[in-house]
Amino acid sequence: MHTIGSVYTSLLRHWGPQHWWPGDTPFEIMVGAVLTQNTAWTNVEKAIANLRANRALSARVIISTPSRTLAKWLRPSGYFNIKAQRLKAFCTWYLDKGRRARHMDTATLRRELLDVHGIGPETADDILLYAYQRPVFVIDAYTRRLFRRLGLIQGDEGYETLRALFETRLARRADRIAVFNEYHALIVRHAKEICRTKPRCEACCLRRRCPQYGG
DNA sequence: GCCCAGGTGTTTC
DNA sequence: GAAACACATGGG
Repeated sequence: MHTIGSVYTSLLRHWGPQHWWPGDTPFEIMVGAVLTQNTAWTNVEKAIANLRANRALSARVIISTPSRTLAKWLRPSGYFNIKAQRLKAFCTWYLDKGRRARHMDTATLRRELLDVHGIGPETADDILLYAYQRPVFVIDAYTRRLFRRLGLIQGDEGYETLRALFETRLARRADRIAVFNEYHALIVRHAKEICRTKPRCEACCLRRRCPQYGG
């Protein structure tokens, strides 16, 4: 019988610590969180490399760069026009409030992030957990599919419902920030690798459209 | 060519 | 409200 706690133990034993998020600085992690929306990470890496090559891994530079130019750099990450806007909106908030958010309580900081146009619950929680080291559990499409296939959730619950569920189940861990951090990273690692196996295993398949499990 | 990817905002019933 | 749609590149 699986539980949210036992699945974590299994994933950790199988894949080992992931030491997320890929990125050198908190700001780079935040940029990656916006760019990876519904996009393969390999494409995000190319876009971040473009920003770095143009010395644009900075909120000030991003804001002052013409949208056309910024979109050109973001091109490999897809949705480049939209993401150029979203990145600028985020950077405006970051310069205004994000740099001195250390003293802000997590609930307030989360609301602030959600008020930024283009930052939804998952992106906000990526930023909170991986850049600000706050104890929030990130729910993504992989999490829904994995735990639906394991029979632990329905899969169509609202974002906040699932976040509360995972946070409650893991609340008694000694260092829950570290656990939340590793757990989400392990889910992504598992999802990425398990579906690459050939022939594809229907029982553990985490594709969007699985013949056995559906969405 | 088809499917998929670490979502979000807008439009439409 | 929820369902459908737009946004877009690159890899398998």
